[in-house]
Amino acid sequence: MTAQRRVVAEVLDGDHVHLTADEVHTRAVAKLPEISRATVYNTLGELVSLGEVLEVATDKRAKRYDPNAHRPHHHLVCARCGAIRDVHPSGNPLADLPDSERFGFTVSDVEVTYRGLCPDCAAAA
Amino acid sequence: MTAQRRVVAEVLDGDHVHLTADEVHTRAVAKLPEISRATVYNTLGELVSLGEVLEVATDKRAKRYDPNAHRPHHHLVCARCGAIRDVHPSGNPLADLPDSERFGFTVSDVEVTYRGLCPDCAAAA
DNA sequence: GCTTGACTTGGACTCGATCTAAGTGAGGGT
DNA sequence: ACCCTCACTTAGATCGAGTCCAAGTCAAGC
Repeated sequence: MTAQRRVVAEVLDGDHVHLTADEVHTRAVAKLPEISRATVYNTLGELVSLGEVLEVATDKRAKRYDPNAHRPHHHLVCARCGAIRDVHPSGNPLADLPDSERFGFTVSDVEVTYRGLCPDCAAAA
Repeated sequence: MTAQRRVVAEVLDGDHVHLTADEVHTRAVAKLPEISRATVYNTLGELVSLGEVLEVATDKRAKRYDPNAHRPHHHLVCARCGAIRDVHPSGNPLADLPDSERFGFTVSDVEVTYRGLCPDCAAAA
């Protein structure tokens, strides 16, 4: 546990936090000016393989990192401004995939992304 | 409708077709050697805005283009080899998101990606 | 036969992400 | 104490996907 890793972990703390690697780097630099982008990427990669942080790809631009890895959840994304909220749908979408639609796959996981407009963007439209 | 656009449309034809822009370009070149990458991107972009083709981002690498735009469907992806199948879950995942989990958003769309192992990769594992 | 305008081309460029080679520093062994 | 080692970090190069732009092409209309 080095100072750099602690800083990255600190930046990724809280609910509904979904920062890009670059945003993580910017905030980490504020706390530890000499930290490099490569280290941020390395550390994020380790946190992901440790299962402490999830990668989410809600837009096709930069990946985002979600510290809320311990409670399964899905994402609600504003199509206009990109705001992201964690959501917990009722029911289990995995159960909605009938055997006839599994093509022999061993299905182990499901990702759901809801898209729409956040209240602010809906008001502006 | 130019020769270039016809070629791109021809390449994107069939079920369970999910090519990257680069694969589309490679196949288009086989039919029309002088077609440029920019034109492939332009044409794919137009097909997407016309609603004839869907962009899917099942991995965080290149976008893929799915000509099966007219019947709503979701995707089943092999975590090991990247194979993609179109699937049609029972039920409507949109209905599974209670109002209390919508945070005032106007939710209009939902994307579901199932992940697992395809029969071949499961056998190899 | 010219002009116009839409389409195409190729190359430069952007951006996110990864890789590499060199630098740093804390422990461990002697 | 001293040095060795090895993991970690750094800066910058590189990569890959995608976009941009200036110049080129070509067909339709005047």
